Amino acid sequence: MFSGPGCRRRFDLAVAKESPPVSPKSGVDQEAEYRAQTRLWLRLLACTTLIEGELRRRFREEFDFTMPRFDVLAQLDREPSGLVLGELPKRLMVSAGNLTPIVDRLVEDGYITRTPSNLDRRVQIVCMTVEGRKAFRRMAKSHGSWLAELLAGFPADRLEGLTGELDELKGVVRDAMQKP
Amino acid sequence: MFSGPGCRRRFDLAVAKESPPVSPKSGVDQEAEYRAQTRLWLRLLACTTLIEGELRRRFREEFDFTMPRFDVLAQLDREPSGLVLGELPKRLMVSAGNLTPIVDRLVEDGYITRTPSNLDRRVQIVCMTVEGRKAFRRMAKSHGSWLAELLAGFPADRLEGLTGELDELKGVVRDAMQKP
DNA sequence: TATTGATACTTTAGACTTAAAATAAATCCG
DNA sequence: CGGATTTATTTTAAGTCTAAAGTATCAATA
Repeated sequence: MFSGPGCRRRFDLAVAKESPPVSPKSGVDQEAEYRAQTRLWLRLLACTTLIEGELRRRFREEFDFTMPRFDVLAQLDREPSGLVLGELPKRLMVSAGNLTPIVDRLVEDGYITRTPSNLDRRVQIVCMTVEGRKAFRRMAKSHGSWLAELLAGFPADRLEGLTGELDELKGVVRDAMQKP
Repeated sequence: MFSGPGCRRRFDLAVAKESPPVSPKSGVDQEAEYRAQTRLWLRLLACTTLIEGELRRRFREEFDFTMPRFDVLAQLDREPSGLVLGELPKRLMVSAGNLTPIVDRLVEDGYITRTPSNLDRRVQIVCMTVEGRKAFRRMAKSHGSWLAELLAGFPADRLEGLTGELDELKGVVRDAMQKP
């Protein structure tokens, strides 16, 4: 019927009070934990949505560029000898099909090159051009200062602590997804 | 040329080592803070991307439903008397134009109703139907248990602390965006 | 009352996403 | 060697998403 894939959702904010899930733990404790988990997820999403939206807006206004395009360049910037195309979807956590038109466009615009491998004609190597690298550096500088501006109010001595917690969270979620 | 709006991007992962931004603070300290801020942002994005992707996948598989649709229902579920349409984009942090087709389809599918206000014919009131409410409750239950499953490995006694930090972060970013 | 301006939505154009199907090239194996 | 399977990428279909322009409708006022 409807559904289908797509989206990328910057949505889902504020689900709040749902009924508690059927669960193993006793009663009240589990319900409280459940609510705490939901709140965490909603905060996480709200923070990301907020920052991402602002960064995207500035990318567009200042450079007439998009974040996905920037992200591809960011990956290639640290690979002077280029990258196998198939590496990109993994690193950027997006689907492969998604990348095709983005890479197409970056090639068209002269930021990167795409050359088939001699050893395996299925494989393609993407590599940043000199101009691409120049453009990327310019944008990365701004990207960094925008981020610094947005996060300036957060105590510097707690940045690492929070990052560590999120790292742990990421690991926990990844493990949970691996299991079944 | 290109750019344009759109996306919603779940991208931007791993920017890592850029050159430091020109900034007021001294040298080394600022550079370190800058890197810490970037790392925080990338972790935030990675966590959100990971969880969101999994939730979306399950919504699709289990209910043939999408998160944006679910989010609209979630908002309406707590407003028994309905909601002014214009409230939705604000609460969900999305653009108004985006909501039009989503609401259209929810109406079409019988989950919600949309009725023009008698007092002001520009305004529309959206309200969940009985069936919509039933469907939402069922999905919300699963949504909650999926989240619980994904976050189960994170210590329960630190959930609130992390949520609080993210709350603070959100406030900081919002303030920074307000200023100029 | 007729103009002006502000609101509340909708439409349009352009980009990004994903899942699933399709293509093409390489590898395995009988 | 030749068919079957795997792997790398592209294509397709369906949905978000945003910004900007367009359409009503209301409100204020000259």
